[in-house]
Amino acid sequence: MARIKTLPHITRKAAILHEAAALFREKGYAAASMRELADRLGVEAPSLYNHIGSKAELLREICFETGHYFIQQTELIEASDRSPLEKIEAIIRFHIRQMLDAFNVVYVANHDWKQLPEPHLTDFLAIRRRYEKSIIQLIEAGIQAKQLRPIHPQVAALVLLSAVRGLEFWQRQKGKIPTAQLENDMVQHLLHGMIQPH
Amino acid sequence: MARIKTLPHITRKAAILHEAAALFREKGYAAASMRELADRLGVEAPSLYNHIGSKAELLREICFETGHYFIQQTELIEASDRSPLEKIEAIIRFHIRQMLDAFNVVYVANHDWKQLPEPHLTDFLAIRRRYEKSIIQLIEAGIQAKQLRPIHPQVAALVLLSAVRGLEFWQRQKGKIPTAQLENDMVQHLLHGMIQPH
DNA sequence: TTCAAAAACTAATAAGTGTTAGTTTTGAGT
DNA sequence: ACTCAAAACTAACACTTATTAGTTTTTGAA
Repeated sequence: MARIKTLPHITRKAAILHEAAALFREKGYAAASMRELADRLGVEAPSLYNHIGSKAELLREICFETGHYFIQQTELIEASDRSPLEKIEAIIRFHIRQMLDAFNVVYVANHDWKQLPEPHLTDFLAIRRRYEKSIIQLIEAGIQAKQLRPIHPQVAALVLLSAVRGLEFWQRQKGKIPTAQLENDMVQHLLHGMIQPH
Repeated sequence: MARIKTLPHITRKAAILHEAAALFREKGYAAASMRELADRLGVEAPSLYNHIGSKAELLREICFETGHYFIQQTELIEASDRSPLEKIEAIIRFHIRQMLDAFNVVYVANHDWKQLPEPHLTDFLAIRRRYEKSIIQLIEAGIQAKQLRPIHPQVAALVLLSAVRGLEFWQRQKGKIPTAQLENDMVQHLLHGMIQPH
């Protein structure tokens, strides 16, 4: 009868969430079972329910914790005293670092949000759209300020967000290129593609 | 006792595959059930097995048909008489058109390949890597020919492929921007980001 | 109209799902 | 060492899953 191991000041629920993110990332939410999650924590499946409400709750917390953090950081950057281009760069760099540092949760949020039960699905999509919209507006401001070429803001935002999200495929070659260089290369590629030459 | 409707010269298996791609795209492979698939075809679930071998077979055919087509077209472009940069552009344009025209199957292949049972998972990953590698080599050739800035080829390939793949989010606003313009905007953004200015 | 093949049906199975109820064990603070 | 809440356990339930077997219906050609 082994307990779920945690460090001090880390609740068992947090430990479950942590392992759930890893499992969901590996197998996908729908294909992952509570029994396997319990196994990896060294425990029987029903024991989990002393700490969590449901499987869906795990997904919900993963998605919304991630979503809210992205919104929060983006708003911080938006409110800062920088040019549109600098703000876009800051958001891209934040996003890249999240992809690398909080890989599991970001991956699950990006991949399995479709499995959220209503009304959370609608709520999550609202967060997503808000995030996208804030980037589109920054791009529009950049065009207005003649920092950016007159590109289509929605297309550019799609390129930025998708390219960064693609770092989910980077994991397997993590370490081959220093993180800082990876970040710089991506930022250069993405920004150079929109910058107004002078 | 309604039959699965097909046009002449379209087998019932093809009709099932077509609907399966749509269903898997909407719900995800693991979360989609054979009963629901049958429902959408106006038939009971066991009837499907007169035409297909298993649920896994559906996923397998979707993934590999898509994968092989991408490999084939890429090889055609590679073998053509063009500069590295022109080849990269051609591949990007092909990829964009596939994302828009064969949305369901490409989406499923991109999303649910993890659910492939071995040995097909390994085979599929091999196809994927081959595709990525051919793009990386084109980028390297482009740098050598001084058409491209001396960027990191793997990072650039990641940016290209991920950005294009991100068109899976474009579906909801399909039609708002003409396809040709969308394609041009994306190509410009992605290529301008790597081109050597002169 | 008959006949065979194609394609549907119903019934059932075995395995796996998330989850609840009730009980026992564990471990930290007195 | 004792106590009690926290956290584990076992057993079970109600469903859903993909799939098989066996049977009936449909369809198109002779």
